[in-house]
Amino acid sequence: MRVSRVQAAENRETVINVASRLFRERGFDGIGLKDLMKGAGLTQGAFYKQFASKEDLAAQASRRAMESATLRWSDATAANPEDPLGAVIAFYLSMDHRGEKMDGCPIVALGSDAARQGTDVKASFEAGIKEHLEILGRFIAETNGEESEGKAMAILSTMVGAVLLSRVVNDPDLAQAFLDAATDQVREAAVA
Amino acid sequence: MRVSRVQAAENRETVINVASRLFRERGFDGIGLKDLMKGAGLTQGAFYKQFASKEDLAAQASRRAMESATLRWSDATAANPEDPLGAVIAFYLSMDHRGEKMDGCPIVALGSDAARQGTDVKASFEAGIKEHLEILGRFIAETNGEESEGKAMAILSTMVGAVLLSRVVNDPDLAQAFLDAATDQVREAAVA
DNA sequence: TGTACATCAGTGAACGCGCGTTCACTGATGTAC
DNA sequence: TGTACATCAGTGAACGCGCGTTCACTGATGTAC
Repeated sequence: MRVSRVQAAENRETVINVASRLFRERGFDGIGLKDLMKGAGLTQGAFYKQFASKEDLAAQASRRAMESATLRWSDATAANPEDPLGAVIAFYLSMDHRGEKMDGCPIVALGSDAARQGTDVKASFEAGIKEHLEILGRFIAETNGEESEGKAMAILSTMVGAVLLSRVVNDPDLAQAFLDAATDQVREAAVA
Repeated sequence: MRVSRVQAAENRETVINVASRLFRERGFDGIGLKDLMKGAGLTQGAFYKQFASKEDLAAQASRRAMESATLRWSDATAANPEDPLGAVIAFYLSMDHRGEKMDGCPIVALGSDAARQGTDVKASFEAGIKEHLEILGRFIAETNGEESEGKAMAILSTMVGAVLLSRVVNDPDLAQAFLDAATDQVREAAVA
C-alpha cells in the first residue's frame, strides 16, 4: 500500500542507517537485501523503489557510516575540549572500539571490501576521509601550532592500521599492544 | 581417477597458492570453490578430498599469503642490505603495491574480512603478523641501536593503514599523499 | 618380480539454499476539478 | 470543501543463478601375497 512522501523518505533513511551498521558488522557480501530490509521493518520488494541496486545502497550506507564516524569524533572532542586529539585517541585506540565493529570506524570495518568496490563506494569513503583529515589537522594545529596535512594523514594511517591489526589477531594482549603502541606514536607525532 | 600421493600433495599446494592470491584479489566471499579449483586445474568435486570446508581453505590460504609476504620482505632487504627498513618501505609504501592486491600484503587485502572470520583464519594472520614484527624489530635495532616491540607495532600499523587508505580513495594524488606521509612518519619513528 | 585386489584423488552431476532482481498487485496518498 | 481518479511505496511471490557441499562412479596407484 502507498505511504506518505514523508514516511517514504523516513523509510529510506532508516534503510541507509541500518545498512551502514549491518554492512560494517558483516561486510557488503555478508548480509542480503532481505535481512537488510527486515532490519528496517520493511520487505525486500520495497528495496528497488528506493535504490537502484545493492551497490547503490552500499555507496549511500558508506557515506552515512563515514558521517556518523565524523560525528563521533566531534562528540568525543566536545566532551574534552582541552585535549581534542587525546579524546579521539582515547576512544579510537581502545579495546571497546576494537569490539564494536557495527558502530566503529567504517574504514577499519569495510576498508578491504571497499577497495574492491566501484567508484561510488570509494567516493563515499574519500569524502569521509577528507573530513577526518580536516578535523585531525585542526587538532594537530592546536597541539603543535603548525598546519600539516601530512601529519594528519600519517596519524590517521597509524590509527586505522592499529585497530585493523588488533581485530585480526586472536590474542587480546597482542591486540592491546597494537593499540598502545599506536597511542604512543600518535602522541609523539602530534607534538613533533 | 586416482593420482599419486606426491601428485595429490602438489595439487593441494597449488590450490592453497591459487587461493592465497584469488582471496586477496576478490575477498573470501568474492570467489567460489568452482573457480578456485579451476584456477588450480582441477574440478570442484576434488575440493573436499583435500579440505574440510571453504573456511578451512581460507585459514590455509591466509597462512600461505602471510608467509609469501614475509618472503617478499626478505627479498627486498637482501637486495639492499645497507638499509633494510628503507628497502621494505620503498616497495610497501608504493603505488605499485597499492595496485597489486593479488600479490600484495594480505593484512591490507583481507584484514576487514579476516576480522569477521573464525579463530583459525585469525591464527594464520596472527602468526604472520608476529613474523613481520620480528623482522621489523631487527631492522629498527640496526637503524636505531635499541630493541623496541612497540616501535615495530606502530610502524606496521602505519604502513598497513596507509596502503589501506590509499586503496579506498579514488584520487591517485590523495593515495600517493598517504603513502608519502606514512614514509616520512615511519622513517622518523625508526630513528627516534 | 608378477598378479589380484583394495584404496582413494579426482570427475561431474545433483542437492538445497539464499542471493539480487523483477513483477503483478494493493490500497492509501496526492492531485485535479 | 468534496469527489473521482491517478500515482506509487510497499507486498510477497517468482525468476534465474551461483553458492557450498554431497555423492556415485572411475580408474590409476599402492599393497598384499
